[in-house]
Amino acid sequence: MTAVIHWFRRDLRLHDNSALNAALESGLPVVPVFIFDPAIYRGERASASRTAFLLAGLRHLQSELARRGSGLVIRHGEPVTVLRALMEQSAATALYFNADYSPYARSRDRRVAEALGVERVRSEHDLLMHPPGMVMTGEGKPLTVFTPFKRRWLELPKVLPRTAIGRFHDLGGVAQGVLPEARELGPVSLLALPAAGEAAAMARLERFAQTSLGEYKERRDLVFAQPWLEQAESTSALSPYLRLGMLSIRQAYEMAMAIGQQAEAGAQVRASVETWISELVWREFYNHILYHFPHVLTRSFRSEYDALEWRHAPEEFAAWAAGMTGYPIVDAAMRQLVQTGWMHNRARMIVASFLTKDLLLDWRLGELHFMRHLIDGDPAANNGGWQWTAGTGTDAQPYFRIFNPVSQSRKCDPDGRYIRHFVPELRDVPEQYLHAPWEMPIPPRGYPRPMIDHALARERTLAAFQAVRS
DNA sequence: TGAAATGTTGGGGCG
DNA sequence: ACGCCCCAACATTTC
Repeated sequence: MTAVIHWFRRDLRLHDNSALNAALESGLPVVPVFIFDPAIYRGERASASRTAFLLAGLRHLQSELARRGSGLVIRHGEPVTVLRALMEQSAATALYFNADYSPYARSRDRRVAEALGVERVRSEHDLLMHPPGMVMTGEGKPLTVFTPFKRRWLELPKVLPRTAIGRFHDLGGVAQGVLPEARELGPVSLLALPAAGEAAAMARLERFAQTSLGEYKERRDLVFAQPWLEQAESTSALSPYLRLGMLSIRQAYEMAMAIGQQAEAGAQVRASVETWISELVWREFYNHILYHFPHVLTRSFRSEYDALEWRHAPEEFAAWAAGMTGYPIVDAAMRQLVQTGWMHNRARMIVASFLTKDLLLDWRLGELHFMRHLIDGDPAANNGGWQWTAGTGTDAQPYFRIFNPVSQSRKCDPDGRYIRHFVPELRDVPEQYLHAPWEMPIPPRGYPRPMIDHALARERTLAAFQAVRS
């Protein structure tokens, strides 16, 4: 009796899974496998929070597989070694997986294919609507500016979600292995994780589509409006699910289009759907950028910005990371990151601007800190976002575009709900002072004074960038 | 997917 | 009634 293996990586779902579909359609029983690769979950960019969310997702996958009469094979170790042994034990004739485009994943998958024989390995596109190489200029070059990329992306024919019928292996002769406990993989300090798994992901998508997508364009910058605070959300909060493939990009796209095309959808709803789809395109854009320009992981996209003289100030970085800068909106967001493993996208821009433009500290420090805490931490999107804010990236914001933490706070957290929740020292500060408590006649005790004057910091950063440009 | 500085306009207070 | 000034509101330019 022969079989095929489906190797789950960041595609933890049974519905609309390209490689799993192909494996099921081979007609042979499918052996589902997940491998804990120490290079990932013990690496310096690992996050115990993200691993905890992964574990919860694997538990859900196990129960979904159990309903289909199968288990999930769990292994620990270097994938080449593990897979070689598993192919033999399960008498598998082929290995299926979905392509992953980060430099580490590509080199790992190349080694796997060489070790097992390329003819036995089937890699499918799944993570993105349009894989790298599919969105190019007329001359066949990568598009490095977002708007032309988006225009081309929108023109391409879209793929719809599809779930195959087939059967899983009963795993009779294969040892399944057990999931590790979260604490074995590192200290987890999160207050709570979002519900994991594809059912939870689909429930979140449906809720967002029904209640918030139609007002997305107008409300997306409201940082207090998020499920973590039990508020009607302004953004979808789907990033953790997309990160681990508990939801596919095709499912998200199809749902949004369905809302935009409803007969009763007005101009506001259609504009909101378009704006939200743009966010999905940003995710694709940065995955393509990382694929075509892998040097962005360690250096500026534009080499001229490698000459920037970032300051060295470990104690200032520590204050930022701990949420003790003295700017309430920055501190609320940084504390949310550590406590929940997630941060509103607008808040990410505010704190990233503060680190790179106010403190003039290297974006790589912030990028690593984010990777160590975000449950949605994705190398491509995280890197793209940081380089965008730092002004060193492909389609970066101009160097002179510097966020004012006070005006951003007034705009994105108008009544201070977000600040009061995450910075309890300021809970009793009146609304008029909440965004700039140092202006109070008697500033609140137990909360730091601003670690830097924004106006001075702005001038310093403009000068530093001018120096590099000339 | 900014913010600050600078320029322009027009209403209203006032002599 | 008129001119002058102030300044809010908006527009444009600059970083």
